[in-house]
Amino acid sequence: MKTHTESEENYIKALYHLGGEQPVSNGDLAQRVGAKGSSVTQAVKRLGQKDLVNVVPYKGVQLTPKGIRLAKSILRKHRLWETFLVDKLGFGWDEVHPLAEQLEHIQSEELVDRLFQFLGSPKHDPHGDPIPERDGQMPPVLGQPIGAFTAGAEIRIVRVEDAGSEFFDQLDTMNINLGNTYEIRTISAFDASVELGSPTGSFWLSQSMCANIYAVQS
Amino acid sequence: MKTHTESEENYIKALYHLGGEQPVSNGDLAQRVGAKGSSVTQAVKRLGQKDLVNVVPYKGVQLTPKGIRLAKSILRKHRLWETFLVDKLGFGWDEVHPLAEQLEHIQSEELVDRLFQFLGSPKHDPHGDPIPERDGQMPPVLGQPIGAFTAGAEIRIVRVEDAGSEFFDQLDTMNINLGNTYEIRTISAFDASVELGSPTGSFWLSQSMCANIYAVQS
DNA sequence: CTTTTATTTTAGGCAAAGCTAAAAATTATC
DNA sequence: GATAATTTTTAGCTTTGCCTAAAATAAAAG
Repeated sequence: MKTHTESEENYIKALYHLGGEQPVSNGDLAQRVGAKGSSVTQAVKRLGQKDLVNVVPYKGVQLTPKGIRLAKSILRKHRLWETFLVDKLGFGWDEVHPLAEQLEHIQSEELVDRLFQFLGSPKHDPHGDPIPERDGQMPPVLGQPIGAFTAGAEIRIVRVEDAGSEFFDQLDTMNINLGNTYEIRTISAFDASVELGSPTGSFWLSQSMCANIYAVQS
Repeated sequence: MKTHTESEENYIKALYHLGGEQPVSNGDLAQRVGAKGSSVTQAVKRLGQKDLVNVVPYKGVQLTPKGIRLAKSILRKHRLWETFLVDKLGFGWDEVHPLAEQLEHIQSEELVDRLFQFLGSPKHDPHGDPIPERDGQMPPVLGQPIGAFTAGAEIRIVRVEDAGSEFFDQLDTMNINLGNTYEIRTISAFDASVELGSPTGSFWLSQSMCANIYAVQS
């Protein structure tokens, strides 16, 4: 089992995030990792030599199966650590991302396995995103955007998009958390905002909020 | 709050380990960090520019107050992570060192504080070594070597030296753990080995084992 | 189907961090 | 106190990983 630098792992992660198994352009990758195009050209050349990506000059970069395996293992670590930080240490879900970006580079299969167990073999992280299994399998991506339901439906929040800290702040001030259940009261035909009802009252969610909150019928 | 590279932190840690506040020779430092002398000369020059050490060429390197603060904060993280790994994840005390060496470089005051709380504000790590406080204060270094007691004493194991994996294996096979209590039955005048007694029987410990096991009267 | 614009790659630099081999300084020995 | 042995530093090279500026290629516009 080879070991990789943090920079390499960051490129792999970015590639997986941007394109999954599909090719990604130099520019997009540069933007994502926060480097200049020329640095990216070099970096992906190195990754190519390690058989983690296929590079077609001027065309794009694509993860190899080996690269995809690595990407998933990093994502697994990232999401397990986020779960740890929220569930065990009491961090807010808006605070954990930068910390998990450091922790995801810790190298130890054993540690990951034990952490996974310690956390109760979770399938989803504190945002509701699926945690890749040990073997690379992905648990289902949960829920549909709130706007996709019809008035009268009973729903349970199961996932939120990472739409920036202001979004998370808004969730916090509105006291919206994973697991909360609501009734869909109204869906505005004018601006696609939604009225949610709970035992304690009702409130309106803007279209942009709704687009980043996912739920299932309950 | 500035941020340091892992390499820098490793040098600081090594300096603290070898000399504490006292100066350390280039050679000793090189040995400890596993680099050549020439690399060390460069490295300490960099550290000097950051005001973490004072360098007197050909004479030695010494931590500054700032360097000592950093060293203690790294040690604090190291020992807290070791505690986490043993207490929460069930690692053996012989396995945790290399992992903690990775985890100790994670940068976040908040994380350290929360981890500390989560672990129940421990004063000592799984080996019984003191965990530096937030403000740099050091809890007491516990116990005396087993050979320092007199026959008849009731003792409790409170600390073990990190004397390599074979030592830890031996502790494991003899089922010796922190917190265990014994009676000192005999101290050999011939080879300084010691006979310990417990409710379930008695056994002998070699002089070298004793030298690395620390206890208090109980 | 050229020309302009945008993207990507090359070329050349820089800093961190390691190395080896040679020079300089210190310490030990006679 | 002069010489030998050890330690430390300098000098010069390597790799990773980033940068800027210039050249090359691809895409868009006329």
